[in-house]
Amino acid sequence: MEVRVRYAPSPTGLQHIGGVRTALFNYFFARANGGKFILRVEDTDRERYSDESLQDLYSTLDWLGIKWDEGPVVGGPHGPYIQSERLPLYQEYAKKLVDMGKAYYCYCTPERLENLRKKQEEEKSPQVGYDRHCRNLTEEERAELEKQGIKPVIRLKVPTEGSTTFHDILMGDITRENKDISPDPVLLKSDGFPTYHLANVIDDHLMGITHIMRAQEWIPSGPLHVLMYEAFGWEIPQYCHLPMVMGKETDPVTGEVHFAKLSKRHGSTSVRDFRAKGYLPEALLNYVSLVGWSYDSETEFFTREELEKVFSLEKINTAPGVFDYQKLDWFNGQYMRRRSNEDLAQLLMPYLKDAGILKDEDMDKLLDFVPGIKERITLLSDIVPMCSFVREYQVPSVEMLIPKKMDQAGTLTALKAVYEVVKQCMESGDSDDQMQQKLCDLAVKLGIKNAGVFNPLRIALTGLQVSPPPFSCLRLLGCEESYRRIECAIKVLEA
RNA sequence: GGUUCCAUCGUCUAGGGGUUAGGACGGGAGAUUCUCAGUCUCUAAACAGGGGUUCGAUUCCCCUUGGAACUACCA
Repeated sequence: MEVRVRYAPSPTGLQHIGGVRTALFNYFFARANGGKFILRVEDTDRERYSDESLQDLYSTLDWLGIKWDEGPVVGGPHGPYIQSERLPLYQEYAKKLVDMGKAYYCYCTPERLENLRKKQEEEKSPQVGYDRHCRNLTEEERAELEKQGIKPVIRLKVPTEGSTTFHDILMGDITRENKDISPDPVLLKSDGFPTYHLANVIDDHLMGITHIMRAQEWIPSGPLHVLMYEAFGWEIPQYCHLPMVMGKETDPVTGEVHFAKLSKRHGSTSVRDFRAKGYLPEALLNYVSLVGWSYDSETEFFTREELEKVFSLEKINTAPGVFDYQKLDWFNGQYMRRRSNEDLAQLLMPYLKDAGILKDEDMDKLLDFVPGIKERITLLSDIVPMCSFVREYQVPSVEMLIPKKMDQAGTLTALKAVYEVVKQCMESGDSDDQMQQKLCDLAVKLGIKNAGVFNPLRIALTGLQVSPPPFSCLRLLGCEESYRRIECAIKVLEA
C-alpha cells in the first residue's frame, strides 16, 4: 500500500522549529518510501487564525525546499485541503455520529462550563472536565433548549468503562482507561466548526492517510481518536509519535536547569527569525533533522536529497531532544564555507544594503571581500558588524598602530614602506598572494616579523583592533579610501 | 492532583548481555596565521538508583527517583 502522510499545521502563528521538524520527518518518510506527502491546513480555530501565518507556512516550506504532493495551491484528488472549506463534511459526519448514538448535543453555556471548572479546581476533584450534563437529555428537554435558541455543540459519548489501546510504531502499545479519557470532548463547536479531534480523524480517513506522525504531545489524545475511528467503523492508521523538541533554560537566580517544550523563552523558534538572522536553509534542515533522529554514529552532514533517501522510522529516538543553538551555529558556519563565493556574495548583499554599507553596484567589491571573511562568519548577518568599518572610520591611536615589540619610529618606517608596496601592487593589479609575498619580503628586508607589516596596515585601514584581513579590507574600501586612511595613520605616527 | 510517555558525557547521539562504552557540538590544552575567526592535534566528560533474570548486565524485567506532555467550544 502506498504510504500517505501529512503535515497538518494550524495557521495560528509562525512556523516554528518543532512544527518544521514534524513536517520534515513526514516529508522524508514519504519520499524514502515512494509515498505521498500531503499538506493540510487546519484552520478551524477562527479566533486565532491569521493570514500571515498561512503565508508564513508556505514561504517556510518553500525556503526549506519542501514540496507537497497534495494540498493547498497544488490541489489533489482529496481536496479541498483547507479545513474551513470542508465544513459541511464535518457537520455531516458529526450528525452521523449523533444518529448512531455515539455522540450527542450539548447545550451547556460557556459560563456553566467555566463555573464547573472552577469548582473542580477548588475541590481538587480527581475528576476534571465536562460532567456529561447533557449526555442523557430526553427529547423533550432537547426540544425545549432548542426552542430557547441555544446553539448546541456535539460531544462524543466516550465509554465510561473498559479501556482503549493503540499501537505506536516507536512506543509500542499505549493503553488508557476509558474513564480517564477526556470526558465527552466537543467534536463540533457551536459555530459549526469542528474541533481538531473531529476534523483530524475525518480528514485523515478521507485523505487515505496511512501513517500519522506527530509530536508526542498528542499521545494523550490517541485513544480518543481511536475511539472515533471505531465509532465510524474506519481502519485505524499507523501511529508514530515523534519525540518533542525541548528548550533548555537556566534560572538566573538559582542556577537550576529546566527543560520544557521549546518556546520563545528559549530564543528564536520561528523559522522566519532564523532566516532573518542569516541561517542557511540547508543548515537548519540538516540540524533539525538530527534532533530525534540519527543515521549512524558518524554521519552528520545530510543534504535534503540524501535525507529523502535515507530517512527511516527505526532510527527515530523515543526520548525528547533539546534544541542546541550552538550546534546549529556550527552547522551554519560549515555550510557557509561550502557555499561558493558568488552565492555567498548574493546572500550577503541584502544585509549590507540594509545597513547602508554597500549598494548593488558594489557587488564586485563584495565578491573580492568574501574569500577573506568566508570562514569568519557563522551567520549571514555577521557581515554587518564585520563591514561597519567601511562607513565608520575612527582614526587609530598611536598605541593601536604599534605592534608588540616595536616602537613608534619603527612602525612609521614600516607603514610608509608598506604603503609604497601596497600602492604599487594595487596599481599593477597584483593578486592577494602576490601582495602577500611582497609584504613578507618587505618584513624580511626591514628585519621585523610579518605582524610588523600586516597589523599596522590592517589597523590603519579599519581603525579596529579586530577586523577582517587587510587585503580584503583594501579591496572593499577601494584604492582611494584605502590610501586616504593609510595616510591618516602615517600622520598619527608622525605626530 | 489525575493520566500517559521518557531516561547513555553539559547537549545531540551510536551501541547493545561479555566493548578501552564510539562520534559530534560545547569546554580545556597545544599548533598554525598579520588581529579575530577558521583549520589541525590532544584532552576532560555518560550508561539515575535499587532489586531481579543470567556464568555475566549499561543493554532484558520490576520498583523507586527524576524529567516531560496532556488534562479547552486551541491545535
